[in-house]
Amino acid sequence: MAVTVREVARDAGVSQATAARVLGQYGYASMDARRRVRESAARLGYTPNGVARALVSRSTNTVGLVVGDIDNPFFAAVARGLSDVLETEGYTVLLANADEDPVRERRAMHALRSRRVDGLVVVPAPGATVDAFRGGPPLVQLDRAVRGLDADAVMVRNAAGAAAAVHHLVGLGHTRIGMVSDAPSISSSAERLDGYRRALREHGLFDESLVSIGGSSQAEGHRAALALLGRRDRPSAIFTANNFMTHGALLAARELQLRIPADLALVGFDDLDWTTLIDPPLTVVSQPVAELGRTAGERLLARLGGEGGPSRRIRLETRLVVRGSCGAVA
Amino acid sequence: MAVTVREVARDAGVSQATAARVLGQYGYASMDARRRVRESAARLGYTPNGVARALVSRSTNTVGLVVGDIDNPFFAAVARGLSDVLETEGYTVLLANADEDPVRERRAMHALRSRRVDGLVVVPAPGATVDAFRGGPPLVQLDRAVRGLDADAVMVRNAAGAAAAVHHLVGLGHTRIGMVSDAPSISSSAERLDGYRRALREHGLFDESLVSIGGSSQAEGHRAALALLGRRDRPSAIFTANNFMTHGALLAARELQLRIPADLALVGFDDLDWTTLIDPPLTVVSQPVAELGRTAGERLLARLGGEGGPSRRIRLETRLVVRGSCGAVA
DNA sequence: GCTGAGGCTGATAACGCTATCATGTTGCGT
DNA sequence: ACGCAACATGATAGCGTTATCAGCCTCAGC
Repeated sequence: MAVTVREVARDAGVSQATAARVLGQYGYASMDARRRVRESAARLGYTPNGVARALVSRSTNTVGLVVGDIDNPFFAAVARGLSDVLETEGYTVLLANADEDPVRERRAMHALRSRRVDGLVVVPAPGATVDAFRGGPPLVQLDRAVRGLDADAVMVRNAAGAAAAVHHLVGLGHTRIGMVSDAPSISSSAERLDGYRRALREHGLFDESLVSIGGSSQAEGHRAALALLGRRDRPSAIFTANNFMTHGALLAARELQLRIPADLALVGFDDLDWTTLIDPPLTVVSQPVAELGRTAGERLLARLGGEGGPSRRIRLETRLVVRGSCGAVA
Repeated sequence: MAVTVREVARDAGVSQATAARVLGQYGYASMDARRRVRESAARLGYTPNGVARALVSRSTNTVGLVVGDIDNPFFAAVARGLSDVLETEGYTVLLANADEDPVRERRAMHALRSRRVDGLVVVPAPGATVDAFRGGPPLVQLDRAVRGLDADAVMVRNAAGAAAAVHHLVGLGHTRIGMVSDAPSISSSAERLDGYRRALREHGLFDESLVSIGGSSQAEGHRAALALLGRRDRPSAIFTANNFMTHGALLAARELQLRIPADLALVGFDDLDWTTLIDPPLTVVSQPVAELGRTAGERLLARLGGEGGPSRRIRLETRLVVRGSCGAVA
């Protein structure tokens, strides 16, 4: 593992410079030298030291990914899409969990930057501020955008997706539609909340008291859903803003013995493996998770390739997938 | 971002060596020099270049993780446990997906090794051979062990877990118990298969024709389950060997309109978020996924800390969680 | 006043690579 | 025979750290 160009050179009977030229494919080298160096390299099991190479080439071929928690299926899918795109270009992903905490996020950013990643893809933590991301390698924001941060961002049409969910429920005759939201300090949550509010206002059905705010965990979703559904005047339908909220709401509904969709219609945001496995299957606003990651990867590759110009915001489409939980289907 | 010790030194009016001593906390430096260097470093926003540091210190404070697919909740949980342990010690995780393919796994190993990770945690792909892992930094195998590879391994008691599932089903009166297994070229799958076989033999109930082998995907699990459950003489109960097989079997049962547990009792291996969300909730052999990752991290840290001695195999306990799908509970 | 021990500093050598430059060495045309 | 390309090769200068070493200054001790 510790075999260097110098050792290969000595073994092949040439100078370090010649061996380097052969292995690095540049400059001149006689056929004979080429053969001997290649042979020695193979026999000794030479593997170029990426660290040394990175030092001189000023590029580590590594990109950092900062997510809340890789154990969250949404982030896992995003990570997968991202690394698929990057790996084909020779990049490797350095992973960091920020636990939706700005402090841990800063630490993560520091760790990645000091390792001199060539680029960064970040799902900003709630409450993150611009200065945590300024000055560094090219950065792409994913799923959320930090206020005032001039960097590419890849997101879905959150407001439109939420509105689609609301319109669908209204179309089914619901007039009291609640929402279980994640913290509005997360831009995607704020947008979904906004889309929900606006859509209800269009129908003249908005009632702020039907909004329950949770945090980024299943337990929080559960708590927020219980608060909303435990009331006597509970809504007849709810829109849950992400998979934690959806999961929590399902647990709450079960505890309160609310039948879905008879007692409570439900539309969630973000599709998951198990949404077709439960009864009734969930109606959801599906977002292209893997593509979100892939697109972020492509955006980053473009910047790494030297693309200049103003920062871009890319919005991917969501899709309303109607199943049983909204009451539209038997 | 490109500020170096040299620049800090110039700014502070001292030599590079002195600035390095101050920032690196070694050797002598006058109070005055200390103050000036620290001040300059802060003002210029100096961040030590980890690449250069790694080159001389021969340690990147980075460990590689090779999994089949980070999008698989099992691997995601493992990754989370691992990075939790490693991050507190200042390590960062380089992630690589091998897609359960030995060729891609080799590529991943190469990418990680050339980046000079200090250690590796690997979930070996089916069909992986020793030579893919020999010679390199300390390595810990996770979930599976490669035949003939002398390296630490952290796994669960697969055979015992499978046997527990079987005994439970036998105890409920089942005499025809099938199994939907993943490829036996995966050691953990082979062990589960083995535990299943042995347990049934103990009861004199073993019938090889009730074993259906799939591959590492939900589609494969589905196919294998259909093959087994589509037969006229289908088993009255099945044991599914991992979450893909479980998911596939549930889909197959639904297609064949088999009620669970009335027509088909089911016990799966590995617990998941949604196992309590479906109806009936799933009875599973639960494995401590996050702890698997944490334990691997601790093992690796021990080796990185210089621990010698023969390679260790660590087996974590599984736990049979009885819910509704086996028919034991209403 | 001279010596030696600290305190403090700058110069300098790695780490393993990329890439250029100067120095040869051929072979060909004239 | 001479010159000039093109081919080959070794020496060498970084990249930004860590870490040692020699040298200088200051001051206590005799």
